[in-house]
Amino acid sequence: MEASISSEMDPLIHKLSHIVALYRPQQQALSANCRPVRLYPARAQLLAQKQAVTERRVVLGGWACHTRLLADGRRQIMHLLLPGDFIGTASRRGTLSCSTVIALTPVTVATIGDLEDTTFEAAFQICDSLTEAYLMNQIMRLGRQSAQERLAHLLLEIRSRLDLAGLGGRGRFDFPLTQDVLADVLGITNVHVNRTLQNMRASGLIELSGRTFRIKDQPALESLAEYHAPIVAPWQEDG
Amino acid sequence: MEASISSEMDPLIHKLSHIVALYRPQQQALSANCRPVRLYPARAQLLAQKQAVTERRVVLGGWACHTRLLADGRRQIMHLLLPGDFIGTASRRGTLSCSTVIALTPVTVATIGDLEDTTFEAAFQICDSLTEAYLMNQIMRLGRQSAQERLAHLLLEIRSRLDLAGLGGRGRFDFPLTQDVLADVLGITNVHVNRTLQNMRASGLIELSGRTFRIKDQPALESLAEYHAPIVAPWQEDG
DNA sequence: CGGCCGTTTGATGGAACTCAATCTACGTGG
DNA sequence: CCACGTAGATTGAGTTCCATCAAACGGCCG
Repeated sequence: MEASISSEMDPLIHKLSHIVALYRPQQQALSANCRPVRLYPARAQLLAQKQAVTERRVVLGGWACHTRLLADGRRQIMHLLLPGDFIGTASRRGTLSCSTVIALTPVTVATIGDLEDTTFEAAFQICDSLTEAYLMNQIMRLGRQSAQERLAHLLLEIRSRLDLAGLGGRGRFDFPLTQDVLADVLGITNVHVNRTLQNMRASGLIELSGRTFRIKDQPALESLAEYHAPIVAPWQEDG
Repeated sequence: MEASISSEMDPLIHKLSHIVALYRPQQQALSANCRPVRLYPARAQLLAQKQAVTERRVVLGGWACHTRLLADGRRQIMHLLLPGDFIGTASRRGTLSCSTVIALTPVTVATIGDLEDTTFEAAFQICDSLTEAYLMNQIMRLGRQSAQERLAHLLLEIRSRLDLAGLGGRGRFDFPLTQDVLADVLGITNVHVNRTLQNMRASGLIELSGRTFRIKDQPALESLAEYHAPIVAPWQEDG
């Protein structure tokens, strides 16, 4: 086992390892380049709308989200941030954020300095592509799927993303989202989230009590939601 | 006036000029690096889902879109491509597309070779950020806005994007989208698009007949849709 | 002229919203 | 230890926006 910062880096390292070959010295270079982890409480703002993104920051623990508000109080969560995900406009810098980023749970965040290794640049860009895929998933869900389908699709995406970060427990994982938050992700009301969840529980598709979530019938959920896990591009030396 | 390829490049150059300072030699370097423009007919597929993005391609003329299909025929258009927009996962390469790109009108496409100038790399990344902002706009629309609001918001975004590409005619522009296509962008039915359009015409907000579109009351549309144009980051030398 | 594509209009139905009210769990302070 | 406040989950009844289905209409082109 390494120093404490290193184990906190695990979600990011686990995720990057799916994308590029990360050898021990590189993992250490990455950890060495991280400024001390900072802890935010739930509901804290990690990035304000229209704020410039000046640093590359990553969520190491806890859940956060990109969110936007309308004048009358309607809220839409555009994108969830799970451990290993970058804050702001992905890994790019010198741009203005087009949404607010807030912590949904207590969250630990690290700042990644500049890395000489171009391997990382390539990996970060592929992370951007993944983010883009998740945004497009979100659009598909909101635009053309029913409440049931949306919920199933989102849950499968979350499962797949947690797996990528090494946090998957074979379909069982810690689920900190309230039904209000789920509603704002899915573009429906909290009341309807509740009813849809109950349907899915009654159908034996999922289990959810307290903060523990379990996917009971992944194949059924996948065919219900037409979910396809994003494909991480096969890595190639300077493609 | 330059050679014909150069004038075809105009939308891209116009767009990039809003992002970085582009001097004449750079414009020429860009044009010189473009492989001969290719013409696709309407409905042609420009990029297949799960296909690797190997080259940086850009739409110079005509409209296209990223689209995904569900098994039962439901279709969602995730993102429109207007002149000056990049095909595939923006400017990134070595990743798999997570959606199909098809031409909505006859479309001209150019392939951009590698440019030594790092100015372009920075500019392309900011184009990516813009794309991300448009995707988030789309999520906001689909998740939390009514049909009227969605339509108004989309129309304003299109206007702003056409302006960016130098194709805006002070609120009047060529509008090649059918109501079916609009429906698949907005996540509603073509019937409802029709009714919503008629409402907006009757309220004196817009004019639309044939392929000519005109925004009659931009302020009213903006407050109806809560539209805010994306902010292009102030350019800075190697921020 | 006839077929096709896109638009328009009408009638009916349903998925999800709204507005409460109730219930539970949990922490906190008296 | 219990009263209280709060956050979240649950339930019910009435409503609305938009979908669905179907038919008619208009322009364009071969």
